[in-house]
Amino acid sequence: MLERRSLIEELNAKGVRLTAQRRALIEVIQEAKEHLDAASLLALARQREPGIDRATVYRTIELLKKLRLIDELDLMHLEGEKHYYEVKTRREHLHLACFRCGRIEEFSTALFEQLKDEIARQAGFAIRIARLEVGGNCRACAAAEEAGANRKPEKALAVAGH
Amino acid sequence: MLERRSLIEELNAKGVRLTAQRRALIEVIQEAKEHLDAASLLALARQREPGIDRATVYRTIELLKKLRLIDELDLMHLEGEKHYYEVKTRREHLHLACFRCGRIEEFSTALFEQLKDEIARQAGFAIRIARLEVGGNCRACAAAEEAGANRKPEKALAVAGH
DNA sequence: CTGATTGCAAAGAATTTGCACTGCT
DNA sequence: AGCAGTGCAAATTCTTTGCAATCAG
Repeated sequence: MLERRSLIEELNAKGVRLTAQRRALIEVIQEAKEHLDAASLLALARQREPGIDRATVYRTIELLKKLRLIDELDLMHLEGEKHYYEVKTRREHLHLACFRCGRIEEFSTALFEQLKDEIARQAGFAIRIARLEVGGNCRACAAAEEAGANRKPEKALAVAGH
Repeated sequence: MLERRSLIEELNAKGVRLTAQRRALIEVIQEAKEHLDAASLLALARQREPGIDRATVYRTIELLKKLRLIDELDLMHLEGEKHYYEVKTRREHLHLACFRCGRIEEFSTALFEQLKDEIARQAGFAIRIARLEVGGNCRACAAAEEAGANRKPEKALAVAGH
């Protein structure tokens, strides 16, 4: 399921009207090095297309989701309840969110595909989106926690937050 | 993860203060037949404890999440952006949300455990929460869609093309 | 041309917070 | 008795919507 074509070409092919605003947003999302939320998307798009409004950002996100060109992520809601977006081109992967340092790690494995196959086969479910998000402590933070754990009094409620 | 004890006992054991409000909320969440969001939780809890406020609902949800007694779900945000909650007692399972009929199906498989093991091992990630949510068409709706061609309104989609 | 798309401003949904009071343990 | 827990109302955060103006095809 690889998409060689850029999102712009993809949209053209689907006969979607291309405005300057959409072009700006698409470029931003395509060139992004990290996962962007709607506000960041807006800020970056404004550098290219100053007048662009947040309503347009949300409407465009909706459009791209429906066309299945981008995926929406929660990333364990490490901060607030916003959503993050990524182009659907890279190899299918899942996200590991560290509650301690906040870093997002991507992870790929054939098991994920196998799991989806099993769901489709056993439940007869036609999967359109499968989102697996994991929260916990990354390798470094797990080690750090381990070290500090000996000194810390056990606090049932010390948590996840950030 | 075996929890034979009720949430109430669990909380007592952890030395958490038990108020009438918490008791009401816990009973509601424990007896729920379907996944409840904060608003439903509030409505149901009020039947037992009329004065209860929504702030208390959210604070209690937060508490139970931190104690790892409940899980928070998005259920593909089939309607709005609210969250749903379920007690962590049942066998670990994932959720299949049908975009067409809105039904939520639960699914269990050893592959999910294997996948988590692989993540823990290969990435050295200490998993605290692993949430897998799937969206698509359930067996019945997939069949119906197949038969009825494309004349059905969908719950979350349907774009361009025509 | 003409309907799809936009900006704007305002509304909406879901959740959180500050503060004084209440009630568990 | 003391302090965690609560209700209330207001605030915040994120997202959506109505409508008139604009622009792509």
